[in-house]
Amino acid sequence: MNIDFSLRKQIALALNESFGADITADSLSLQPTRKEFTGTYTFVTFPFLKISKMKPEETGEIIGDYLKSNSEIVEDYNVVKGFLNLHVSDMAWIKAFSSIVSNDKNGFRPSNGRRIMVEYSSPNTNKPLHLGHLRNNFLGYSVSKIYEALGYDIIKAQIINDRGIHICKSMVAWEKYGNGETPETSGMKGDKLVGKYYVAFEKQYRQEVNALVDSGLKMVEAEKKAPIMLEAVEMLRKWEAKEAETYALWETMNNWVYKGFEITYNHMGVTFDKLYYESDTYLRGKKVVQTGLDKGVFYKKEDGSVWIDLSADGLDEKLLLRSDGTAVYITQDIGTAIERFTEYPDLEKLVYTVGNEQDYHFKVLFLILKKLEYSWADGCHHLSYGMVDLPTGKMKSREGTVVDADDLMDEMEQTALQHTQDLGKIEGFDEAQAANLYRMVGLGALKYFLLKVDPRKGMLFNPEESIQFQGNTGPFIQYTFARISALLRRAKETGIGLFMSDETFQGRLHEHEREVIYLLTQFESRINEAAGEYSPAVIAQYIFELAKEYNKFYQEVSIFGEQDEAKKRFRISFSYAVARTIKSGMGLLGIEVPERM
RNA sequence: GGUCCUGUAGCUCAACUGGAUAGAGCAACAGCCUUCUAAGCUGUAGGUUCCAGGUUCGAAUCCUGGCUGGAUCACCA
Repeated sequence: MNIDFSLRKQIALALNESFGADITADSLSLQPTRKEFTGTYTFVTFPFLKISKMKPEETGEIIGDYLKSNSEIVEDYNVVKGFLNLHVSDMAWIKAFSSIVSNDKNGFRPSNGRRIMVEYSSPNTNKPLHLGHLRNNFLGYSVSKIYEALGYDIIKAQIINDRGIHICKSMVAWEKYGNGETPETSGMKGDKLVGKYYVAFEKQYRQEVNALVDSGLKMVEAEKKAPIMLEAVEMLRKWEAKEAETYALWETMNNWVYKGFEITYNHMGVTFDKLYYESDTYLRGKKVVQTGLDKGVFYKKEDGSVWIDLSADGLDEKLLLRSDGTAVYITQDIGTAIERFTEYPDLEKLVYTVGNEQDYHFKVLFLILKKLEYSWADGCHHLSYGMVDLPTGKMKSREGTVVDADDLMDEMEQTALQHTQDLGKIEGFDEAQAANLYRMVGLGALKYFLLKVDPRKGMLFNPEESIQFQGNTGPFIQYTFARISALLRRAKETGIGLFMSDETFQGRLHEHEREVIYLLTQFESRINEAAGEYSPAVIAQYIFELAKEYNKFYQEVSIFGEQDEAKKRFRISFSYAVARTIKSGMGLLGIEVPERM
């Protein structure tokens, strides 16, 4: 039974019968009653005064009376001005609870056969993953899980920027200074090794640029003329010409990076269903340019370059094809979007998880697709997220202020280890179990920290103090789960059975029990909301509320000390439902929960 | 300069999409472990929701104009 919906239906009936209105349940909304008033749900009557032609108080009374005498759900009500506060009966709560606890898939919908592609990560192959990638990956992965919960079939995709000047820089530096170093000979992770040469390139490049500037060249000139840069550009030219030696080196170094990335992704707990490589796609999209010209959407300048004028839409003119006939980034993106919808004709949405620095780019991209009259253009969505900054400002690879993903995850686990040992909580754990716990807790803290904030907002990461283990944190929620797990183990040992859906017991529900059941009934709609906003933060917030409310119950109400057997069984089942919801909710964030901690 | 995003307690964030006296966590202070895991719970203190107008029964939320911080506007990716 869905309390929320039943109530809205009955309120609609009340409005229609009492005031001759013509209102559907879907058009009504209920909100939780504020703490300082009694009740669970509040119906705001202000908007309906025109229909009732009465004062707010009278309108509330009439609806309240109607509900009290016609609804099994409403036990009582009170009216404060235009607010009708409804008190739900314990019986209704227990009924709602029973239907939740008996459904192990509560909150999740069965497959709907519809398909969505979520793209995330999109790394460059010239350096290791960093904190920004963590936010990106956790967001993309979580949004995938959230849509999966709604029944969608998800393709998790990664586009790997494996070609271009950046990787050529690493290649040049490796050739010059590498002495044949490999991940095997150096013992370094492949991505770290390639990153090392990227840094080496930049260092040498800066020196050369400075020297040229000192000798009188302008900065812009110097940046183009530095000898090592000329080598990188030449390397790129050779690569595009598929010159064998260069191509082989490129493949070798990229493969080192992929092996490194694989380790990092495994550690992060993210996976992909589909890999796209820029080296396969970078020439795509040129064909579309002709289509656009034919349709009159694009136009050609005298020098042969192709543009689109978006000034009527408040944007600028955008280049699509250089005068030498080569494609630019957006052309490539148009091409790959078309390709993906061709490959998966039933694709309903294509979600790009990319930082907000590319807001403009995606706005232009989607607008162009629309102007080209692709019916699926409206299904494209930019999941834009704010940058993660450090107390010292922006992360800059050149200045070495980048927080490395591997290092950060390791540090988090170290901190988890420290906390656990300080608290003396791992009696009876063997080494592997302990290590697994540190991993869960450390990563849980990190993921929760990055996901609990509205994606759109930029965030500050202070390595010293940002990640806590108390309060609104991953470990707090994991701890709540572990506590409940302990209860359930004990219940099993002592042979306490589960509460049956047709059971009742003497006495009233505890207020925290009502509050928690209320939250349990909200799970599905919160998943919906999270999906609609592409915001795992909605889920994070929800689980936190649930865990917090349950902890209040746990603190105040005894379970095994309860004399009434039916009530004891209820509380065990109740705790089970909370644990299950925590587990599946955290699963939507990509966070695991331990049975003991 | 144009466009977009952002601004809420000392700090990090909420506020169910326009609803009641704006809520949590951290930090501070005061309490609660012979009883189910104290990574917990309770309480105190902390606010001109950046500013000024407007819209209406009602605004942190919507509109206008400023201000702060950020992003972006390349024949870069």
